[in-house]
Amino acid sequence: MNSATRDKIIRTAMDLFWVKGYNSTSISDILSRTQVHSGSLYHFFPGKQDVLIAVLETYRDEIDVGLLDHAWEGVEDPVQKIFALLNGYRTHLLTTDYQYGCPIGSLALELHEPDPRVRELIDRNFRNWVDAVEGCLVDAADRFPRDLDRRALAEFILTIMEGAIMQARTAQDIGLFDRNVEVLREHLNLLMKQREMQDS
Amino acid sequence: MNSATRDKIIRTAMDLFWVKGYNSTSISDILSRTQVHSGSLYHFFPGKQDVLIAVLETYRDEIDVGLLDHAWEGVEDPVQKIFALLNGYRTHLLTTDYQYGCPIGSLALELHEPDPRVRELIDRNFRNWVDAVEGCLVDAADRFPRDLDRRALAEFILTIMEGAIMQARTAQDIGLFDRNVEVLREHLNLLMKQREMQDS
DNA sequence: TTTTTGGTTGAACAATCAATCAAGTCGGGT
DNA sequence: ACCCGACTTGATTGATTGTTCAACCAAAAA
Repeated sequence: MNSATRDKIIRTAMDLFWVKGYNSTSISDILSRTQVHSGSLYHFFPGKQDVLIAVLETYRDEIDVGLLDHAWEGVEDPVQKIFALLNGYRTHLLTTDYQYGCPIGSLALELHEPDPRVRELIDRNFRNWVDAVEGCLVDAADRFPRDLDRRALAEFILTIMEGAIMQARTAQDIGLFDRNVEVLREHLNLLMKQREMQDS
Repeated sequence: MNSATRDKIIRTAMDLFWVKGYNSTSISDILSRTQVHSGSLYHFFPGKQDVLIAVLETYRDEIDVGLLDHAWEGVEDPVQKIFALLNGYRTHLLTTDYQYGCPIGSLALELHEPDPRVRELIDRNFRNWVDAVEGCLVDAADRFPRDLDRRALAEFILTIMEGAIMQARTAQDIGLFDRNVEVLREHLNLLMKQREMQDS
């Protein structure tokens, strides 16, 4: 089932879907970038949508090595891990002149009537991301209010990331990203103060 | 410059771009829905992108009558106005089976390399929305900390709206929207408590 | 050696896309 | 009556889209 060609197609599609979006990426875009011919592509994938599915499956399977490990390198504190993760997206925005946002979020809003398999894969990718952040919150449970809804807060942090990217990219102004993160930081500070009051 | 035909095209395009997105909406989609012929459309608009520009200009010019007036009907309290606005999007999600999210946000993430005029119009729409929320925060200034960055908080609330819609639509679960709003509500409550401490 | 399997090549296809344009309609102004 | 400009009609264009397919290749299996 695996092959170098198949993998090359997926890697290229990951990048093209990220920068140009799904609809604006044509099969011939993928073919010319990979130096693969159409017959080969259709030997591995029944159609364009199946390339998208393979891309989303790759994101799903590689969230650790492709995202978290890199963002959390040298960061131990679970709360700082959250901001390190956000900072990874910030760096992407800056180093690519606001071209690379969140690949999953872009697809989520671009595909309006997605195939159920596609919708579920996007959802799965979101949930994996939320799981990771929720893990950080669990690790820092002793610093937050005892009755905190950690799941809801983790979903909230995904929201901040997506919304901050959307606004910073549209305005082409990293200040929008930074201010969003700053408000989140203030919220977490308030929660931690609450816990201190509980403890005393 | 105005005409019934031109207006019919814009209204139809607003709806189609909202539901299907820009790239997935073809000129012939617009033509068949409006019963207008291609020559007429191209008499008013140099190209497809100019239809998009007219749509974004309409959103920009009609934010009051098209959005705020309706959402704030019978709501006086400025803080409640914020949640009434969010609740409008929630209702849209529910009554359209998660088909209608935020028309501007969808376009913002779908168009990856937009024409500068398009990018600026999307930005202008976001800023108008933020202005409206910032106005609420100004009206409720006596309930929030004196040194609150109201602009940043208004941008933050736009982020919540966009991210909550994105997640709820993807999961097809209104709980994601509600939990996001609930965390925001908790944050505003904490801020208001801060102010009470300042006053006492 | 022959067959099979997994993969490649690249021309070709039908459909759809945004856009064009010459011809026509119609009402108001002169 | 005449013209003019605004608008409409709808066939047509050329480019691009996703997809198909028969021929081809190489290496392993029989």
